[in-house]
Amino acid sequence: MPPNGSSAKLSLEVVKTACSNCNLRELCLPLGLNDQELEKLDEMVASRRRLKRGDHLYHAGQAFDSIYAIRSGFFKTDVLIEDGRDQVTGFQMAGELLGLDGIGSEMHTCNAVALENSEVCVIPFSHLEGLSREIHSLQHHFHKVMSREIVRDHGVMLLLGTMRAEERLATFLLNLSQRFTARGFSPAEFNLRMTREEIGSYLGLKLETVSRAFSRFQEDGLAAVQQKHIRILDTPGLKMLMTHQRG
Amino acid sequence: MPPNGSSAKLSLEVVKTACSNCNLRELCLPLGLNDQELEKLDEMVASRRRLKRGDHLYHAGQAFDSIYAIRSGFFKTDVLIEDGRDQVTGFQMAGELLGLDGIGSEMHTCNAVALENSEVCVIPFSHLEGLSREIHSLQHHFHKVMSREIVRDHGVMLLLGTMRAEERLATFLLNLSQRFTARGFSPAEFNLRMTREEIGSYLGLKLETVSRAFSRFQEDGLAAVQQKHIRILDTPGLKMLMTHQRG
DNA sequence: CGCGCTGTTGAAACTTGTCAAAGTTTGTGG
DNA sequence: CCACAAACTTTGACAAGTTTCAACAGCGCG
Repeated sequence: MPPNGSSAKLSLEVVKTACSNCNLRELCLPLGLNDQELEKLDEMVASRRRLKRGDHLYHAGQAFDSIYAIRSGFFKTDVLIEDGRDQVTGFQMAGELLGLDGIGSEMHTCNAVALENSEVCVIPFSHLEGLSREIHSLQHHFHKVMSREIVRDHGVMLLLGTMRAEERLATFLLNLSQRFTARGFSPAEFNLRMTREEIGSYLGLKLETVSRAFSRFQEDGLAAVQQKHIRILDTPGLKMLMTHQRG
Repeated sequence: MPPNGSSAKLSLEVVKTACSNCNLRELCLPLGLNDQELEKLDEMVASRRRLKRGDHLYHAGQAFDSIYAIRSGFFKTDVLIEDGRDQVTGFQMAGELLGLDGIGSEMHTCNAVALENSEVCVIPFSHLEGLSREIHSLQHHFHKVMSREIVRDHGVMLLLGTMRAEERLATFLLNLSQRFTARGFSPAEFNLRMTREEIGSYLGLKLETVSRAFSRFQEDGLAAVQQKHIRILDTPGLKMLMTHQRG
């Protein structure tokens, strides 16, 4: 069903995967565009790229020229520095954009890795800027997306700066749940695509601490945890934990 | 369209404070614009606003319609949540932009507070988007500024997620030093505008821990610390501390 | 079907937080 | 201009939370 490099029924494939037909358009760049504008956007999306689990979409240091919209799959981004430190800066799912970090220095500043087989739309950044000058709503929406990324990062800082291990993990699970819900999946039951170590890196914790926090949730009846399979049993309980008054 | 509300020597004031004459233009939005473009930018800057120490430039929750360029002074931004948690998300100085957080939700998502008497240029965001569609280099530069903010936030996540107290503080001091240098001030000697508690909030530490880390730097000959006055004595030493191999 | 990666659990060590007290600076009003 | 109060900073002792180290269990891939 999905597109690939094959030859024949090409136009059909194009239609199938164009923004105008993409079921993610309400989550992605096309949001708020009319039909005519959508057509222009379709032209802008230069190509698509498939990645297998473990593949890098881009590496830190690599020249920047495109941003990517996730069609399907799941990614992590991380920064790695010489001394061995490694911080996962985010997990991204369908409809979200990757590569915004590269605009500032014309070079990617983090690594983007597929955590499962995935497909992305390649959006040459100069095209996006060009089209932004024509389509006001695209321009504005793109600015909103960047701004929200900044706000999201502030939320992570709040988490890393002020929360304890279990509060962090509760926040993380609720955030995932909310994003799965927005994509039509179950709010309560899902499979984690990342390891305990990756969760820990994102949350500023060691993998053992993450594991212990999961066990604690299980004991307390907040969630059923079986390796990567999570079932949230008590959303209000997790919310209370997340916003726990300190002191 | 003219800047401040006063009447008489108005044009003189305009010249005095216009972007085209501002000595921060290489640090601020005007970067890379030619004279003609600069003139248009001058028109865009609707007004200026002076703030006394402790004044809020904006509050979380307040409607967003402008971003702000700092002409002089020093600010902090922070997010505050119901349960009492409070995270300083950044310290901003002359030439830097404030308010980018508000674009996404058309509402400010953090508080911006002047840490000393300050002055900002008010840039109505719709004007900026309009002018961005005319002036490519302004558009591109603005995108770079937003992207760099994202990259900066990733750096803070790395700090909060992986570094110990002294490493965090060393990173903080070196960052300040570098930014003061870019503004023509001494790289080695400066006054902190923020309290230990604010530094701690930014670095995810308690004020006592910050104070102890400063004392440690003093003992180790890395810096001379007298309350808010800092003199960096051993930059390489701080850098080594910052990038300390763990284990 | 076993080897390796991932996850769980325990005990000890370490870092940072908490609480408390005292010292210092700053700002204000007399 | 001094005195006093408030805000900020420093330091110590102890407690709490997280990491470290280690051992073992489970799942999945080749």
